Amino acid sequence: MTKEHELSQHMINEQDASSSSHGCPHGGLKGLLGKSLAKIGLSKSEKKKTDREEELVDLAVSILNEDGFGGMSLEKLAAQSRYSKGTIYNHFSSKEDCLSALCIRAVSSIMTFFKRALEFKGCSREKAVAVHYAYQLYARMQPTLFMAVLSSKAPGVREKTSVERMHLMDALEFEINAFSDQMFRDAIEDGSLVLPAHLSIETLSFSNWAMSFGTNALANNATEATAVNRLNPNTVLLQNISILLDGMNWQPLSKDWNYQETWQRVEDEIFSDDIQLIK
Amino acid sequence: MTKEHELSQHMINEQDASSSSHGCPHGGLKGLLGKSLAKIGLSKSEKKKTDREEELVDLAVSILNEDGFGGMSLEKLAAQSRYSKGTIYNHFSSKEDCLSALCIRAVSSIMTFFKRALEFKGCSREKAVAVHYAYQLYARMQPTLFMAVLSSKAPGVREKTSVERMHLMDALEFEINAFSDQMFRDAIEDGSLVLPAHLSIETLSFSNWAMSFGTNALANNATEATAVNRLNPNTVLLQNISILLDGMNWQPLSKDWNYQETWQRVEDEIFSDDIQLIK
DNA sequence: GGATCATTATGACGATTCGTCAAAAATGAC
DNA sequence: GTCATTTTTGACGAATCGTCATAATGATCC
Repeated sequence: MTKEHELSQHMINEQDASSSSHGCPHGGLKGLLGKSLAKIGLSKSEKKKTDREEELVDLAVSILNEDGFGGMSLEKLAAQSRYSKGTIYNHFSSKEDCLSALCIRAVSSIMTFFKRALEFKGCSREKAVAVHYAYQLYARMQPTLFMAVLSSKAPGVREKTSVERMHLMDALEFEINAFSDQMFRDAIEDGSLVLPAHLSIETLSFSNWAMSFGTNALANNATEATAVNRLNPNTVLLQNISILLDGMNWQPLSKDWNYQETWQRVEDEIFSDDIQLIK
Repeated sequence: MTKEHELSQHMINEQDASSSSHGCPHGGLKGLLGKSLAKIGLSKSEKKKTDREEELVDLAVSILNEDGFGGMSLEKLAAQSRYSKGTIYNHFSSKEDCLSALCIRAVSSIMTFFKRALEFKGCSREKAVAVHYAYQLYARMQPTLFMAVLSSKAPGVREKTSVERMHLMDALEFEINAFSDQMFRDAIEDGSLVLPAHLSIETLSFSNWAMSFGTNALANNATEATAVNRLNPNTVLLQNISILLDGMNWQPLSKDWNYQETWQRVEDEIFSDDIQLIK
């Protein structure tokens, strides 16, 4: 519990480079708007609306982290923001729509993490390990948002989400899929992975995703009685992934390479800043 | 203690008879109770309460399936049952407590499925495949309940769950873990699996669970845009599991054995009745 | 049977949230 | 400054939450 609180505190700060530009700009912007944006044209009010939407999502994230899933309400969001309920409902057609917005925020952040992970210098399987590290890191930094991605796909939520937001979500998901597929395509290209008989790239890509998701989801929800906490939470994902990638015969196999060291290097070389935040 | 045992037993048994025993029994029961239970002693009111709790969980399940997750309310449960709100709150201390009760029902059913699967005649890895089949079958038959198990572990839910129910849930989870571990212990015993270096039974057992959970969770929430529906939903779990178990070097490897056939045999020989129900 | 006490069931209640909408305020065009 | 359009507001009705005083039921003893 306390652990989670600590986490959520940091997360809000961490959330995005984009959100860091929040508190201040509104005063200054008003002055600028008349001059600079008038030239650009109609986008003045559009820009204003987008800014506010970000502000609201930021706030919603903090409410979600503090009051948990059921505690989030647009009523509360309105009360804590500078706007009234009507305005809130101008942005989010429903509570579920707002949840979807949070989900989009989450997936975007994950995508950013993934791209950073890909910059790790190493062989293709090491890069894959780096991406898993990124996924796990995000799951630890934003446990609630991480799970929100899943719940936002429940039928009840999807039905009440605005069509535009759904398109946006679908596009993001498509992007993540493409990213994952590409990892495997690269590995096949450089010869370290040979497509097993009867299996497609899509299958490998999905199994890879499923393992990572399942491990993180269960590890996040670990309780005293759970199987998870018999294990070392810091290494469990790497172990699971190693078994899986070995099963694909992705070279070098875990018996021939110290991926534990790779894991550590990813942490040190790519995500050291974020790790500091958690502690 | 005894109360808990009674409860879990009832749930497991009840699940099979399920909703078929619904409309009629209560008129008859009242007549019997006075005679048969008076002899047993004090348990009369206890029995009555347990029966009603089952009735209520049944009803809650049907509401959950119909109105989805957010649509479930104790208010609605009261309205649709023969009891008033106060009585409902006598059984469930909160909405979350009721959700936990549903979760317990779900896990009990899953455990029953697992035990049935274990009766499949085959080598140890085939039995593991059978258990995964059972898990996937349950996820397909009860998608909402399947996901409810996860959501019931969210901190916000756990906090509002009565302690007795939490104990019951923890015990069930422990049982499932033990079951899973035993599968791997058996495989090691019969020589088809050799514990890989640096890995424990717990690790293997958990990775196995994580893969199955992740695959089912993602497959259940599959949407048009998801990676999942590029794949065949009927075989995707088997494929994922095959890669993983190959990675453990669990004999016979998938290249040396037609597990697709095993999968089909499990369906035909163990779960043909349930498959009929789905169609 | 009837009186007394304990347990359980009931639904009214205040608080909170949902989503809507007519009226007020702000903005922009001329 | 005036008028038209857009945005913001908060009051509103409906639904749900969880509580609690009161009513109903049942057990026990005479």
